[in-house]
Amino acid sequence: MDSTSANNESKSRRARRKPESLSKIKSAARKLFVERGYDATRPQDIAREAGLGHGTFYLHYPDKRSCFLAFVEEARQELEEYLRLARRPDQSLEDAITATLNAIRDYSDAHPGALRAALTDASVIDAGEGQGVPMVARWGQEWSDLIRGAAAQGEACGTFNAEVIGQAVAGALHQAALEGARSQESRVELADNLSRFLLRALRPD
Amino acid sequence: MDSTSANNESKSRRARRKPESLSKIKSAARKLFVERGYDATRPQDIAREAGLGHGTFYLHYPDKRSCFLAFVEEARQELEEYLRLARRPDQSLEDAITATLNAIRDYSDAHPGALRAALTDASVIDAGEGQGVPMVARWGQEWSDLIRGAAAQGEACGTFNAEVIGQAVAGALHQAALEGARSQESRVELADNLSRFLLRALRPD
Amino acid sequence: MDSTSANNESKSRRARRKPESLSKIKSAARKLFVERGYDATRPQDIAREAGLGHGTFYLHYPDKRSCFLAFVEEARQELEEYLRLARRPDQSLEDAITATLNAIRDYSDAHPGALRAALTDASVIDAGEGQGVPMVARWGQEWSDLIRGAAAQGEACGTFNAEVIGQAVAGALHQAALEGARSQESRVELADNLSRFLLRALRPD
Amino acid sequence: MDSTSANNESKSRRARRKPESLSKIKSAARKLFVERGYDATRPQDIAREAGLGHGTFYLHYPDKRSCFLAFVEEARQELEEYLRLARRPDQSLEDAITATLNAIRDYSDAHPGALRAALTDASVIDAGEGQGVPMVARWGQEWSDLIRGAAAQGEACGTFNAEVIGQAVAGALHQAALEGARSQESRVELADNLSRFLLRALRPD
DNA sequence: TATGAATGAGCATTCATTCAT
DNA sequence: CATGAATGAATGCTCATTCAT
Repeated sequence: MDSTSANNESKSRRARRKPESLSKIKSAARKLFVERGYDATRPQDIAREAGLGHGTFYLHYPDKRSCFLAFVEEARQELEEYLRLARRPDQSLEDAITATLNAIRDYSDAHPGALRAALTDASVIDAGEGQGVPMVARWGQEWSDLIRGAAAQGEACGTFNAEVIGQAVAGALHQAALEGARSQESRVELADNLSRFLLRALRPD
Repeated sequence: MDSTSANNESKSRRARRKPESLSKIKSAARKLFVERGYDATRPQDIAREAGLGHGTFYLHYPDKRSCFLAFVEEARQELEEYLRLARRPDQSLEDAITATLNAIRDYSDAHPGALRAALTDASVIDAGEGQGVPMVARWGQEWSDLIRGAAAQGEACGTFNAEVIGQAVAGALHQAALEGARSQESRVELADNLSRFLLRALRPD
Repeated sequence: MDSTSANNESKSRRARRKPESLSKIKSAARKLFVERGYDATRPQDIAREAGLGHGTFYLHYPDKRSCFLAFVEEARQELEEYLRLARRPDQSLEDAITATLNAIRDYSDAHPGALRAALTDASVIDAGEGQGVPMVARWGQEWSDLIRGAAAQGEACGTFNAEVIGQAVAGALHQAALEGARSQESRVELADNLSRFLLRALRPD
Repeated sequence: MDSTSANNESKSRRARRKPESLSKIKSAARKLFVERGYDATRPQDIAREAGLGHGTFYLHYPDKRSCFLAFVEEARQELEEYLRLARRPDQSLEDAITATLNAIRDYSDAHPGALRAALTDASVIDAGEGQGVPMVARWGQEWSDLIRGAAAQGEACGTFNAEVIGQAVAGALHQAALEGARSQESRVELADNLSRFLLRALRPD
């Protein structure tokens, strides 16, 4: 009994240990990438911030780059979750726009700087060529789908090239949100203006 | 007489040497910053690309950073010139939009990658804080002014917050132009869609 | 039990690694600073001489300068120890002089060139201003104290300005010892002459 | 006539020109070596200080080192001249000592920092080995001669090893003068103490 | 699993010197 | 004689990564 429970305990503790140190590394990395940016953050700093030895970092990530990309992906998924929760399949275009704006703003409030860090450095990381689809462009694709769908339902003007306009919408939201945050624009003002702007542009004739 | 002119010539030839090497450095730097990005470009590479010794680099720029910022500024001014040439004071909003789209596209065609490089790395360069107003945000301010003006003339809807919408327009153009270039979208398709999109959004009720 | 001791041992062995490399770096640095001087010694050379990678150098010293200053300080303390051991509180002035001469000579024999290197480059290191009190001047101050004390005891002429004469004595010893070592003068000859010289100068009327 | 005089003039001007630029370089070098030290002074700085092009420096000196050594030699000769003027062949030892002290002090007042710069960096310049006899050691040799002479005349104690004591005297003077200048000791106090000190030490039994 | 000492490729920058003009 | 643009070897230092313990 004693031995069994001790065994279980040590086993489960050991099993939990790696994830524990991983999550410490993860949040330390996130904190520093957000605060200092990619270049100014050394694996060593991350490990120290996590209260672990330098070597431990490489137990969880093959290199610094992977760690950063994991952070970016995590941020992307978190935001996606915010968006997922805000959207309803039967939502009108207007509601979809408002919900999206709120979701982005909510996320930014909950994780200040995360979006900026992820978006800014992500493109630098694989400067040159390699590069997957940038985050904003992915949102653009989602908007393309949304717009295509809305057009099919008669909720949006059908004469647009959805690819082009999807990217435009994503760019408009991104830039307005970024500068809005910087200039301390009220979120209601922001959401109201942007949704009116987009609805006027997209509504059927 | 002869001697004087010879003197002048040799003097001016010598005097021209430094500017010549500067322009070689400049274009080599531009080429490499565009191709490889800031981090992957060493002063040494720039000098070698220019066919010069790497000490020469430091004859013209105090450090790598300055060289990059000079490139960014140059690109900014070039684009500004394209925009300046495209716009007319008495232009309708529609014409202004079309002209702007064309100017950006023309510039991108003439200097492929330059905009991307300047916009991407510029924010990384002074990672942390220093940072002046990013390029896209400046365009946003110009659009704010344009929209305010158009609203005053009754050419644009007057119920928008011009600051917010100016940034949104700049973001929409930037993102659509960027992705449009990447996906080889036809420039006519792009310009047509975007100008319709923006005009619908902005037109007076 | 076994495991505990093994644990301690391995722990302490690991812990000892850094100090071991430090002492390797230290003596390599000392060797090269003495042989080649400050300027001609690169951190890389020191590390190589120590049989270590050159990154290791910076594990122990923040920069080359610090490493050199540490060497100077070490030499100073070593010599001070030689002097401390040679002197007795109740020593006559004659004995103090002889003891000092012997201590300097012993140190120079044990660490050939160290004094010269430490004294020579030390002043160059903080060229311009920063500079603390040079080593010889510090000895001068000690001699000032010694002379003041001896004068108070009636063992030395009381009409001297102790500051001035203290510096003179230190300079005389330093220069005579330095040249004596270089010209292979017998240490007995040196000590005999200098102590007679100084005693004649200092003895009470 | 015109042509002759013009010829002469241009000839003599030309002939004078090199020495002119040489002396400009010389004093510029001296100024900077004294102010900043050897390492912190670039040939370029010297030329600029002299109001000449960089290349001109190398018209007069094969390299920076030579220029510095020329400065050191110049300072040495200047000081020697001060000493030569102060000394008389039939001078008593006491007078010789006083005269020497005054000469050193006069020189230091006339050329502040020059002695220090020449003495300090001179040893660093050929750190390692090459090195001729250092300046202080040369003075020591002169003192050896002086003392030997005085002993032969019965003016100084004859039982000293003149080599050893010559160096000691030179060291005493050098160090006392150096620190005396630093601590703003009055020159009279300095000269009085040192000459008494040395005379007591050297006087015949 | 965790550690942190050790590593060395790589970087930005300097500066004594040359040489075409 | 004078110039100063050009040079590139050399330097001090950083940091992502490895590996023995």
